[in-house]
Amino acid sequence: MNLQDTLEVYVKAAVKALFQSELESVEFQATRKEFAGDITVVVFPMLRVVKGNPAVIGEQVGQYLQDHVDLVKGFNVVKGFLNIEIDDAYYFNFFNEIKDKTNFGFVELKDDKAIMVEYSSPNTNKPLHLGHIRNVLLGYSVAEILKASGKKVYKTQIINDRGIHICKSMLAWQRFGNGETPQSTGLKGDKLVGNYYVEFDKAYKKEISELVSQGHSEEDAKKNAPILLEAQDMLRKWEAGDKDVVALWEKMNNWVYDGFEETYKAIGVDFDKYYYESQTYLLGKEFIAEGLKTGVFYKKNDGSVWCDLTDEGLDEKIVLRSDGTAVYMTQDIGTAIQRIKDYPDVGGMVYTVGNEQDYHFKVLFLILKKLGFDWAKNLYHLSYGMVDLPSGKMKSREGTVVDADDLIEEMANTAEEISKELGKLDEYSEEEKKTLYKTIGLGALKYYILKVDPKKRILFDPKESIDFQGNTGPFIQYTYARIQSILRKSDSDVTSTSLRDQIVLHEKEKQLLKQLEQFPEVIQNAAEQHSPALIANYTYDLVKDFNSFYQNVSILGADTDEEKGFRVALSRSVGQTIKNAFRVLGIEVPERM
RNA sequence: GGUCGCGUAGCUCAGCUGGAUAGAGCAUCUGCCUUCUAAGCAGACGGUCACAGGUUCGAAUCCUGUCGCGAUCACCA
Repeated sequence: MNLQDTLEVYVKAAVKALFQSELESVEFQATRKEFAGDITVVVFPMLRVVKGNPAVIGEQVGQYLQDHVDLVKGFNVVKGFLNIEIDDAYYFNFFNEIKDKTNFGFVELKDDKAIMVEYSSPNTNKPLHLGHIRNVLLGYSVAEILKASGKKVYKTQIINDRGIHICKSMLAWQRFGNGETPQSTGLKGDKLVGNYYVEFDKAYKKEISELVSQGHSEEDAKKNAPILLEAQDMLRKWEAGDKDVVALWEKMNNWVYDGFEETYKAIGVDFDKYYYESQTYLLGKEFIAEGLKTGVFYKKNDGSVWCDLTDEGLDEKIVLRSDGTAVYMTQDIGTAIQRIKDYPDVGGMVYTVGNEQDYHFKVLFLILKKLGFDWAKNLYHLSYGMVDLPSGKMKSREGTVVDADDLIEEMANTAEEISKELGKLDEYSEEEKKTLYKTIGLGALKYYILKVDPKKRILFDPKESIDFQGNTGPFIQYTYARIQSILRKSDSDVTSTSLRDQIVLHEKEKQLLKQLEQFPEVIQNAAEQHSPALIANYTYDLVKDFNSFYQNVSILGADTDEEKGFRVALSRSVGQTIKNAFRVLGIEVPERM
C-alpha cells in the first residue's frame, strides 16, 4: 500500500471523528517545493460534505492526524491545502521493502486471460522505414508494459503478403532483374525487392507519358498502361494458384521476410506468432457467409455484401466485393477469429496501427461484436500519429523515406563520435565499444520516439540529429552507468546491511524515495493507458532527481558507514528501477559509458 | 461538407480522472571537474496554455462555438 492509500484511510477517519461526515475520497497531490511537507491534502472537495472555512478544516484535520497517526510528523495549512510532513521512518520502511527487489514495479502474472498485441504490419514490397519503427517500438513496449502489469501477452503481427503491390515488385524483377538475388547482390532481401517496386513505378510512369503523348487521356493512360495490366494479370494468376507465379511470390516474399527479420533483430523486438493475410482472408469469407445467414450482413443486388452500421452513427460498410473477393475488412475479421482459435486463452487484443485507420478499426470492432464474439468488447486500437518529414508524408516510391536500417546505423555512428570525443572508454575492446555504440544509439532513437504521447504526430527532421543530452535515452543510460560505477567502487557487503532509521534523511534522498514509490503505479497507469510515454517521463524525472542527489551529496564519502550503506543501496535501487523502466521500453542500459 | 485527433516558451515535449505562482529539455547567457563518470549539476532568460463564451469556490484540464493543422469518409490496404 502506498502513502496515499494509507493516508486516505486516516483522513477519512479524521473527518468522521471531527465532523461526523463520510468522505467518498480524498484528493492528494505532491506538495509544491516552496512549502514544507511531503504530501498535500486538498481541502476544497471536502466542503461538499463538511461546511466551513477550508483553512480551519485543514487545521483541524491536520491536528487530528498529527495526534493520531504515527507517520504524520507535522503539518501546515496554506489556504485550502493541508501540507503533511511524513516521518522518515515511513520512507525507511518502504525502502527496506524494495531495496533488494530486482523486479520492483512489476506484478506477477495475475490474469488468466491473455492479451494479444499486434504491431508491425508491413507490406512485403518494400523495406521498413521510420514510420514502422514507431509502430514497432510502441507495440513492443506496450506488450512489455502489459506483461509488467501482470498480464499474459502474445506478440504478433499480420503480414500483408498478398495483393497488387507485391505483384508489381515481382513483375519488375522478372523483367529487369536478370536473376538477381540477395546473395548475388549482397543486398538485404527487403531492399532488393523494394528496389524493384521503385523500378516498376519508373517503368509505369514512362508508359503513362508515352501513352499521353500518343493522345490518350491521363486517366486512361494510368488505367491501361501495359505494365499495370500485366501486374493485375499476375495477381489474378496468383489468386488462381498459378504455379510459377506462386513460386516467384514465395521466393520474393521470403527474401523480404529475411530482411525484415534482420531489421527486427537490430531494433531488438520479437514476436510470438506471425500471421499472413494470404492465410486468413479465407476464414474471413467463411464468417461473412455465416453473418449473412444470421442477418448481421446483407447482400445487395450486384452481389456485394455489406454491414449496416447506420444505427451506430456510421455508414454502411462493404465486407465482400460483388465478384466475391475479399476486401481489407474481410481478412481482418478472419485474422481476429483465427487468433482466438489459435490462442483460446486470449481475452482481448491490442492493434498497433496508425491513426489513419481509426475508422477502419471502429468498424471492425463493431462488426465483431455484431457477430457475437464476447472478446470483441476487449479490442483496443492503439492509434498513433504519423511520423512526418518537414516535406510532408514519407513516400516510398518517391524515395522520401527514412530507412529503418540506415537510421539505426546512423544513430550508432553518432554515439560513436560522441563517445570518442569524451574518450572514457579506453579500457574497452573494439567489440565492446561497438556493442555500446549500438546500445546508446538505439537508446537515443527509441527514447526519442517513445517519450512522445502515442496519439501525437512526430515531425522528424533528418537534418537535425536526435539529441544525446537532456531529456534523452543516453542521459538516462549515462546515469545508470554512473550508478554502476559507484556500486563497483563500494564494498558489496555494505549494501546488504539492514537499515536502521536513526539516519536523518537528506532532502534529496527523500525526494528519491518519493519518486521510487511512484513506480509501480506508473507501470499500472501506462498499462491502462497503453502509453510508454508515461514510463519515459517518469524515468526522466527519477534520473533528474538522482543526478541532483549525486552532485549534491557524497555517496561513498558519507560521514558514517551507515549513511554510506544507505546511499549505496538507494543508488542501487534507483539503478534497478531505471533498468526495469527501460526494459519495458525495450531500451538496454550499459554498465559504463 | 460530415466524423475523429491535435494546437502549451523560438524549437521538441510534460502537465489534461479540475486545485497553490503552468514545468522540463534544446537553443542563448552565468557559475561548477586536484572529491563517487561534466552525455552531469546549480542558476538566468523565455508563456494572452490557438481564440471566444460557459460550468465551478477554482479551468491549460470539463462543455459549446470559431480558427489553424492532420487524418478519414473507396467494391485500396
